[in-house]
Amino acid sequence: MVSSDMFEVKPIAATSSLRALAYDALKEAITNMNIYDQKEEVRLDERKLSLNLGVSRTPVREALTVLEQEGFVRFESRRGVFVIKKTKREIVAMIQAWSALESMAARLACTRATDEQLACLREHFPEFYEGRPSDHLDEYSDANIRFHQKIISLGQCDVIRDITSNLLMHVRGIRNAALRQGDRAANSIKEHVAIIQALEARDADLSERLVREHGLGLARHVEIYGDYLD
Amino acid sequence: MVSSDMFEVKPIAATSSLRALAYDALKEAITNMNIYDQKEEVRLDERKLSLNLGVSRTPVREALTVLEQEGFVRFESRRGVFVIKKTKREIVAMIQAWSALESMAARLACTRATDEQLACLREHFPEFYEGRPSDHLDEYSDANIRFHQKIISLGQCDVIRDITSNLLMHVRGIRNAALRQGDRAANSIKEHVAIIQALEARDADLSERLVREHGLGLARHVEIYGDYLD
DNA sequence: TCACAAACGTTGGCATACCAAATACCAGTC
DNA sequence: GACTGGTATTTGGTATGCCAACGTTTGTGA
Repeated sequence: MVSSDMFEVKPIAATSSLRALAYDALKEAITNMNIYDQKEEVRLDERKLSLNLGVSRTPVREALTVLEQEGFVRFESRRGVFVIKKTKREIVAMIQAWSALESMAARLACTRATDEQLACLREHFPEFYEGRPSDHLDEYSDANIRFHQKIISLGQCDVIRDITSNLLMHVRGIRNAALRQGDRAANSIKEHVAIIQALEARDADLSERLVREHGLGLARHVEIYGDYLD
Repeated sequence: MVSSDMFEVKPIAATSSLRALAYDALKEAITNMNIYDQKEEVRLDERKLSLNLGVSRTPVREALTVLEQEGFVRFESRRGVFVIKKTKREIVAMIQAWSALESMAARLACTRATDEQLACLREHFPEFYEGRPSDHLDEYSDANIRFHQKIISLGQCDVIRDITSNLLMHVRGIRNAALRQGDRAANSIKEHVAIIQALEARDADLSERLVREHGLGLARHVEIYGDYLD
């Protein structure tokens, strides 16, 4: 008889809960809309949401509760649920926290990552070394995000990965916008190259410093040019 | 006619929602019980909880949802809600993330904190300089926590404050236990003194490094001596 | 005695109903 | 016409009921 091991079946998707589905849908919608284009605050109507999603209010509310805890929405008692617009000050604070965590991840990566993993870092981002990034900024924006996520994953610290992943959701739009201001893209590439070199040399102090300064540079940039946020 | 401005009324207590009350009660109960003493997993029964708290299941579930997102409990579909016991690996990861954030806070404090605030740091923790801490470890444990929270607040970064505040809830017990192992208390004090001096000298690089190494030292300690966690 | 399955109770997931606070709307008064 | 007070409606907060999945117990046949 043929072994059933031949059958590679996924654990039936375990049809995730409606709450999880509602959460995904809402988070998607919130992060995709550009909140900072809207002049006035966006209010979410629980009943309309549950109607549109085709589920009852209960899972929608539970999803909104999670989103509140993550800082995406705000419950105002008896008034409604509002999508939060972060202030410039809050964005800067998030980037600073991000920098702290990513620089620690870089430090950890110096002792934890294998040579193959570090090499992979360079191989996966060839666009850093050729051509003018200002020509394909969209592509570069994505690669930029991936680069930072890769460093964080090399640190092999789940807590850092989880926290930064949430911070990224908030900051993604701003990060991309900043790339388009001034000469940041070209500058950014140089710094990335230096970071890769430091990691490959397994110089923990240098790697940490370069990652931190790269991040804090973005924070300063937002501090100066981010007035459109408020 | 007498102006109604004479009436100085406070804006009413605004009794928080049942959900918030349930959240507080549950978090209090979870952090106070010592999870790591229990041999087997602790299961929470929604119905019993709502009965004990005197409210319906709805606000209890919403509170539990938040606690799940914070990493305190785990929902198992159709099986129950369980209090999460962190593994040693996870505790170490949390301490590493903590170290990253607190060291960044120290760096920020060097430029942001006033002289008065820094002086306050030294004044508020006189116990660091006199007597043998091993004689009053409970007191010292509290002072220890306050010391680190104070540094973080001096960094004036709300995101760092919020994230670490949550991490602290998870790590508090471990941190206190570690103080009692070996000669860590005395050692810890020396490091605290060095940190205060670096902050007062407004040496950002040194402050960051000392805070980081202090934290990572705890992480290594748990790594080595924390086998009772698993 | 044991394997196994059918029945039952338990428990979380979800839907729905109700309530009270907040707001919008309207009538009456000066 | 502006303002006050009351009423209707909207909307989030909470309670409750139903259901399907899981665990346990009990019953049954070999």
